[in-house]
Amino acid sequence: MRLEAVAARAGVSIATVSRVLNNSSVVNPKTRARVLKAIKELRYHPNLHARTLAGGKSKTIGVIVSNLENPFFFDVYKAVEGDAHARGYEVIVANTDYDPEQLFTSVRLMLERRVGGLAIIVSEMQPALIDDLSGGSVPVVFYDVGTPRRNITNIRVNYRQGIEKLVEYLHNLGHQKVGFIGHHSALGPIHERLQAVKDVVAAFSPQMEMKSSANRDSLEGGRQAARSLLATGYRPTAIICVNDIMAVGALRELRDRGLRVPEDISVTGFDNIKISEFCSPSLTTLHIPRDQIGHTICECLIATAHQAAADREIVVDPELVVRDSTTKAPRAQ
Amino acid sequence: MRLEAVAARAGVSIATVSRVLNNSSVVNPKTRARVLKAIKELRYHPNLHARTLAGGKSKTIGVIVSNLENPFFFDVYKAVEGDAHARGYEVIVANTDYDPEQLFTSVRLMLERRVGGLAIIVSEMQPALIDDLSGGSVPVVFYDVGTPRRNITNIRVNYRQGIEKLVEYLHNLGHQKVGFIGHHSALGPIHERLQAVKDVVAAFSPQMEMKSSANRDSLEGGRQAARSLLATGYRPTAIICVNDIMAVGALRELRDRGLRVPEDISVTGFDNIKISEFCSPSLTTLHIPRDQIGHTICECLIATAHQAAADREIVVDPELVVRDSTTKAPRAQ
DNA sequence: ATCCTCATTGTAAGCACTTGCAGCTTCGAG
DNA sequence: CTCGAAGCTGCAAGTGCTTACAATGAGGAT
Repeated sequence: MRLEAVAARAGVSIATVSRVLNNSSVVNPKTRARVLKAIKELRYHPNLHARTLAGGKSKTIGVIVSNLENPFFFDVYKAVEGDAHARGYEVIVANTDYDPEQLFTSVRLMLERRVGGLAIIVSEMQPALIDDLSGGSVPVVFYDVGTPRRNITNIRVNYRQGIEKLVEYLHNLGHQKVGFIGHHSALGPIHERLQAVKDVVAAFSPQMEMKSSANRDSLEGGRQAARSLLATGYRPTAIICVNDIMAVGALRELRDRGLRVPEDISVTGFDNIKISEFCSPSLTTLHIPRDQIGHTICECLIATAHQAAADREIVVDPELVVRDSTTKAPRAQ
Repeated sequence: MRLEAVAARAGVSIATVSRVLNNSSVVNPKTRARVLKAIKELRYHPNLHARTLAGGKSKTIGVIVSNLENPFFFDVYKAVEGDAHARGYEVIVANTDYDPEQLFTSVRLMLERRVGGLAIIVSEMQPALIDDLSGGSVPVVFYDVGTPRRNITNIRVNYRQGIEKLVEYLHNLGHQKVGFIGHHSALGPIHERLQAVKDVVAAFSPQMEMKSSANRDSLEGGRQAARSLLATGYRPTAIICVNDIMAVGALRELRDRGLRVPEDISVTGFDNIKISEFCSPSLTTLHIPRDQIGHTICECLIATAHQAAADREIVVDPELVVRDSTTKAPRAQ
């Protein structure tokens, strides 16, 4: 009943008010001015729910991530948002905290909100979800889920390639015993990262030893993982971390144990988030272009909304960034 | 027309389907089962917009923050979300990036979404906004905005008290020349922090010298601020930073200049975010209880939605956390 | 003066649900 | 056997807005 109030005050019909609100069809400048004035005076705010219901369109896209607190996910989200805004779209985010249950809930919520597109950037992906969404009417972009489907685009990071660069780099520095720190996650990219590291290590340098440890994706988790890795008595000369956050946590544990990085032990991260440049020592890491990913997502979601759904796959290449946390393997071990 | 499809398939009226969806009034168990089955088979997702429009309720609260990337804001948001979910509410976040323009836009969007409550946790607060919102129908909680109003609750951090603890602590360590690193922000809490520091320094130890520098609220901003502070030739024995993020940035700049922290120069932060425990050296900082703030916000917003709006003020006390980034002032300067 | 055109504005039919009110059954009590 | 009370379910009136279609009015052309 509110549009009605504006209409009454401006002495026009609600249709006209709606027209100035939407800038659809032409309205006489004088009338428009009167309406605008009434809107201002009444502090009128159109009801978004009524609008999308009546209009049928949504102009908002949803982004679901595992952990917004991890700058990697945050950067992707921001990149999407930036692009979306530029195109007149809004974006809403949801966090799953790596909980598959929460992932389902978030997807349901997004669908109920009738988003025009949905980006799912999580490590705890459920195959069932993919099937579900594949049949739906909303264009979806997944990050690292495996295979594209009808209505679904997949963005894949070429871990193998990145990890090859990393392992080669470490090998050339003389590292023969490495550790891997990952985080819990049922399936998906993280798992893939570990597998890739194992494969590459095996393929590249058969005599390289490797052990791994996992924990929560957080600073604290990284510290714990480092602690349990070393608690086994294993003494690697380099530790490869699944991402920068955990690497920073690991750095802390090493420092507390009196181990110097990189003199006694080298550490590498993954993602190249901001903090990796600011921590001490700064981290050698693999850069993943979040901007590019964000742009791609937006492109797929908004373009796809208009055209036919393209079930394609887009590959992104990581790049090695060398900083202060790595150096030659120490002689005596 | 979708509810209709479910109704048809289950052989009932849409009213009945709606009832099982909402769990309102009693529905015959057998009927309910049939409806549920139809819903599942059809992969039906109720249209949130239609629901809130028809139902009139919203069950979602909005949170607007300056910079979600800063863990301080993020933690508050998470605390609100946790509480809200427990009460069956959803929450949507918006980021302003410290842009007043963006703040207005975000508020408008939240209002259009007809949130049941709104929490505004920003440093770039605009007085006009407060007046606007004060007249409205949505309960609002501000963080550090100044005075509570009708329909508006204000949460205030007792900066003065916290800063007194900090300055006294530094004074006892013999620091007589301090620096302050802040970030740009038109008004509000940050400004208040600087003013508080100035006042307290003046009141507490008149012979203490102080200079300040400001930049963006980010790691990089902290580094830049430290750089320009020192570029003037000023050589403080301690630097007080407006928050932990900037402090970590400053640490980096000091390290690059060959200054040892805390031997050559002490550094303090504010907020006590996670990274302050993990950076090197770990940060002495003032802890602000984000959990408590989040709970309070939720309490006000959801409770207020039912009762009359309470225009009260809630005060939160910071607490000094001493870590490794501070020590006695060096003798020779 | 008459008719046609185009710019503006109003009318009303949805959009996908919720919900008060009324109607239909079914039962147990009287 | 009759009647009222429950327990269920359907009807239909909103909810606030968009938009195709119709209506109105002012000019300009003829």
